[in-house]
Amino acid sequence: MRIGELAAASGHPTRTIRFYETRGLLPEPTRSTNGYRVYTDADSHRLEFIRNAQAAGLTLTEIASVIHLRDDGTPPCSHVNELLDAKLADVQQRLDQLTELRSELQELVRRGRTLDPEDCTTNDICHILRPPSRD
Amino acid sequence: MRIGELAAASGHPTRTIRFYETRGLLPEPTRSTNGYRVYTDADSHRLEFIRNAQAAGLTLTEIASVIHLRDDGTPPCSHVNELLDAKLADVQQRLDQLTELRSELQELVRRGRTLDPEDCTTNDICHILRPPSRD
DNA sequence: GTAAACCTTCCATCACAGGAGAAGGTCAAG
DNA sequence: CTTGACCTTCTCCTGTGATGGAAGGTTTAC
Repeated sequence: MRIGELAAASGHPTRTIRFYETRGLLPEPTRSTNGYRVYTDADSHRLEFIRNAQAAGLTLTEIASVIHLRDDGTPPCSHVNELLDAKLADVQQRLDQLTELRSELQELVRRGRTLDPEDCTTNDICHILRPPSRD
Repeated sequence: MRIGELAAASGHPTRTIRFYETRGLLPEPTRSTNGYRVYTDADSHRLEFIRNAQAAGLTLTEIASVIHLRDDGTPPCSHVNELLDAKLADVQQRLDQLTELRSELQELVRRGRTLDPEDCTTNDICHILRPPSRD
């Protein structure tokens, strides 16, 4: 299978496939006599795995660490569990931050509806934006 | 007021102040005879405004657009309201996405606790990670 | 008179996941 | 024999908000 076919089969652009190779996510493929990359179904599986892992919010670096364990003969499950735990904590923290930001924004939007632009002075730049209220 | 004093007064590093100037967030200051930047209280107010706007999640580019309106003599309030509305919608969308990602991660973490690493085969890379379940 | 603390400009770098374009080699069909 | 679809490597660019360093000029304190 050449890179174009793998691209069509996996839905990843050829550029991305080469990029993954440089990042250690795909092994260096064998080459045909003319230097073209030659792929197998294993590469197709890898690309699918990478997509699943990305959907779980893992970065390419983290995915590479999982793949490298597997390539070293170690089942990466416990490492994957750690990554997922950490990622979940991370997502929860971002959720908390975003929730707080949403409250802040809602307050500012309310504020913007009540204030009169006539009262907005030069020195303020705009009187709607104020320091965040810490509740 | 020189840049170091403005930095101390505002809490922004001098580098950041110069950076803001290049981004059009601060006007080009007057210069003393030796070429040093000379600032006034208005610049101090601007930096405070910028901090407030950043706390509301506005990007520097968006903040610049507000400041430029003000500099053109237009009260930027309605523009600020639009920005806040858009930002709120944006935050809400990210919240939704993150909430979905959290569910997905929770499911994967559960899955990881039930699966046996012994059953994790090479072809899968790791059998914990699967396509997202679309509920 | 010298050292510390300032100031100036310009250029490079970080994470993140690729995208864009150049310049050229290869292969099948018409 | 040429056109078009592939393929190769190379280097730079994107957005975000700064931050770091180099190389040099100035001012203040002692």
